[in-house]
Amino acid sequence: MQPQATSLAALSAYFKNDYFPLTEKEEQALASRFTERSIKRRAFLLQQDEICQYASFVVRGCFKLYAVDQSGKEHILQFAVENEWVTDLASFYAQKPSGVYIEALEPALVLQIKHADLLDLFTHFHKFDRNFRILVERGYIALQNRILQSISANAEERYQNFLDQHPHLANRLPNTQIASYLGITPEFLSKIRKDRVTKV
Amino acid sequence: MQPQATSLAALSAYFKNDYFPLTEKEEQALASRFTERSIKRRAFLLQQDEICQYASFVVRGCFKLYAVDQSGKEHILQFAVENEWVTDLASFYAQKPSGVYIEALEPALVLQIKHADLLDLFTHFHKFDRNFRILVERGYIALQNRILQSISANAEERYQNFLDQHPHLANRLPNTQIASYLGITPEFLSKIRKDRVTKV
DNA sequence: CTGAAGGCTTAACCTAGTTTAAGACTATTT
DNA sequence: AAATAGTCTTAAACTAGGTTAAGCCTTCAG
Repeated sequence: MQPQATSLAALSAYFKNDYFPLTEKEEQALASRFTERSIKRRAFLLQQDEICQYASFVVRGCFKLYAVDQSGKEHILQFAVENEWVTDLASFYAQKPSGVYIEALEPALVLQIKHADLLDLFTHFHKFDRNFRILVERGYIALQNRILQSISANAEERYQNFLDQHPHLANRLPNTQIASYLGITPEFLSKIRKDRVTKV
Repeated sequence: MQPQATSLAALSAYFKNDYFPLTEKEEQALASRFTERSIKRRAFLLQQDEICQYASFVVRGCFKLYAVDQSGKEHILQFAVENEWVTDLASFYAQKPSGVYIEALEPALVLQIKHADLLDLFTHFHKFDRNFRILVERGYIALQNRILQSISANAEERYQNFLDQHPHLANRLPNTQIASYLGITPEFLSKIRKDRVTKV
């Protein structure tokens, strides 16, 4: 669907606030290449074994990106809310089948761009190469911190850290989803929460 | 030190094989901005609380990038061998104190570029913006796989996976270092290795 | 040649986190 | 309004992996 002006404004503002701001020409280039899509709760942006066709910018709502292991358990790698991107980079850039799911946790609205159109944008507008380099750099740094956490902190410390770094998400998401993100069972998260209360 | 021709040739070949190959002009731009440095075994490229001044390309040797937790334990986030980069991106890009160490596991030779010189390279030669975007994308994908592993696989599976993905490293590194990378104790790795032998 | 320092293994004991199961509570659907 | 499906908690039994400690091998500096 043709994107609404308000959605595009959100994307422009995003670049303006956090990256090299776009010229009018560059904004027009966005407008002609992004499409808008509204997603129902529990609908999928991507399912395992599909090729990730779109990079998606979240205008409204909330998504989880997760993998399912042999025993059928979900493992959440990333949440994405307003003004964040949610894409399986491995599948998107190589255009090969994905190993993950991207699912809406709330009714959502996204702006999407196809892989070929993004490459086209990179080719014609130097600034996008640069802005996306920085964007991925920041993602890389965030991931590295997450690995460090998962290796060196116990469950309670990881939970505390999650609360510190994503206070808004802690209220917005059910504990089952947070537990999956932290790599523990909901039952054990429940115990941690209980122990914290009686401790403090 | 002024880089040797052979080191620069390794860096050029690296871009040629895996990225958009460089023109002669771009290669010259590298030559004037990279410096060569040889590192003794157990010497540090970076220590905690220092600012990561250089992005380092490994010409020869092997490094570990690790963090130390409150109880003094090392947690290895990354190994880097020939034709790989080793840099604390968080510290390097933000030019703020690092939370990690980078230490040589073998006598090593690296090519280094300062943050300002790299930005300069990005500004004057579009191709570096692009090549480094792709480089970080690939690093991002590798990290995401690692997180997935650490969340959803048990120690034995992680070890098997390490052997599959880094067969050369498995012979090159002591098991203590591999254990630290896998997030387990050397004793437990020893047990896994024993169980695998008797199992097969 | 010798001693010190790593590195690898084994084994007994310990603990963080899982599993299973059950009950209460809250949303969503019909 | 009832039915259904998800959510949160508690608790007992269990398991993956950690800790401590000891013994043996190799390497390398003096």
